[in-house]
Amino acid sequence: MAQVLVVPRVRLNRDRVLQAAVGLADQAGIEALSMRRLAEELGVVPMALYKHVANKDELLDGMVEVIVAEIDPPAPDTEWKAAVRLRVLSARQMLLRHPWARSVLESRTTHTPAVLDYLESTIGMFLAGGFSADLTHHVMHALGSRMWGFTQELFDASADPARPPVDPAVQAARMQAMAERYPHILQISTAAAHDDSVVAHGCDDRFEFEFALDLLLDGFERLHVSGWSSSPVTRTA
Amino acid sequence: MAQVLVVPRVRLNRDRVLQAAVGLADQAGIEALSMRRLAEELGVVPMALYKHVANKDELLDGMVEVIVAEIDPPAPDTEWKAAVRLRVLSARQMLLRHPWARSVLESRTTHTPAVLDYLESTIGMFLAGGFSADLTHHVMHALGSRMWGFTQELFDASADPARPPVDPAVQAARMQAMAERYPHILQISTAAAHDDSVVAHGCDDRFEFEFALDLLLDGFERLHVSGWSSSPVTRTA
DNA sequence: ACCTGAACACCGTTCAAGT
DNA sequence: ACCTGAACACCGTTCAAGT
Repeated sequence: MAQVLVVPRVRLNRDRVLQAAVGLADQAGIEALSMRRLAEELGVVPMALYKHVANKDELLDGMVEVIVAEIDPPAPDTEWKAAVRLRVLSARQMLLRHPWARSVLESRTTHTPAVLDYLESTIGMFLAGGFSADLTHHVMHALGSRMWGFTQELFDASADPARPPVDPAVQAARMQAMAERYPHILQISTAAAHDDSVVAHGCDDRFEFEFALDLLLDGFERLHVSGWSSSPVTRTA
Repeated sequence: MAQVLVVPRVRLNRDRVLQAAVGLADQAGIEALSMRRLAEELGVVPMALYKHVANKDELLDGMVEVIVAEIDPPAPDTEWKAAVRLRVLSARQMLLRHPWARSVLESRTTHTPAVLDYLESTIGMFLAGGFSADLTHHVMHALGSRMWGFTQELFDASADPARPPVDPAVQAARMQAMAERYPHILQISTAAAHDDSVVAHGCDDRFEFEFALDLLLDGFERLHVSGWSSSPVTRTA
């Protein structure tokens, strides 16, 4: 009759599993997320998870649902360019909160409802702005992974904190070798106004992200106002 | 004295290990590439590999070296825009030969010599075209993973061939449900001139790739001729 | 110098069993 | 209906040993 007392303090359910998985990935990294470790975190035996997610792939899909739902909803009464810009920058904020999300989003090919909702409303912004379905199609491809807030790191900005500190003399010698073999890389590394230090220091991601995003948005606008359309003739090449 | 006869038919070396790894990934997929399976393919015990690569991470770095070296060298005596365009399209050809390369290139953060050489010569094209180091810096970020030939798939073009064929009636019902819940997605899927079938059929990747690439290159050109420079004032936001 | 064998500490997932 | 325990077929990598 004391049976009720021995059930787990909180009954497991799909949402609790997904939240714990996101939390674990945030905190320990995506490579540390295993079914076994996640089960341990939830105080449960590994096989208990399989009543709530079919397998690890479905777990990852569920995690994507959770984080994509964190992206701000579309701003109402906003013209297309500002609306897309705001939305994409919101996606980027989400991505910064979940560093593992980039690789997981890229590895997933299945489209869960939250992902489809995000695509649907982003496409809707261009259509509402008067873009043809044709142009919108190509524009979505061109926007590409940038629509998820992805930014390109040319060099790894954050060195592994677990790595031993580098001797300044060694560092200087390395820079010297870089300068000889890769003069152009060194030139643009030190050129950016926001970063007068060395390659290893990384760039202002936000500036780089907005630079590329606005370049694309301006390009889309130019095509739109000029009445661009994909011509079958030029496409046979 | 017959000792020479019992050594492996072909002595293992780093290059043979890397070539076999690339071949295995090409043929069986990156998820099938394990140290154990690779060793088996080479007719050797798993631990034999560790004399030639330090660990699996270094194996992946080595594989990147092999495939990046396959990208065509820069075309001589070519103005920047055509030169960059040719190079990037060559990278894309390499990527099509090695479908696993995308995820591996994205997961790597270390820069091996072949990767640095590729960056160096691409940067050199912009500088030779008269771009400032400042603009070139941002342009390289904006080009982003497209410089490796990456294209964005909005929907998974190629369905898993191992999956059972879908009943046409089921397929039609799915399309109906899609049309109701995601009308915009359906609209742009059917709109592109080159693809009048359904979402599942995928797009003309080459057209989409060149569309986005040329949009970026045209944008770069416009900034260049207008004497663009990153202003510290606008960057404090 | 290069390869081997056995072992360790992990994986995802199955199956049959418990309550 | 939900959780458990034992087992299977894998991983990457170590260490000490062989030739």
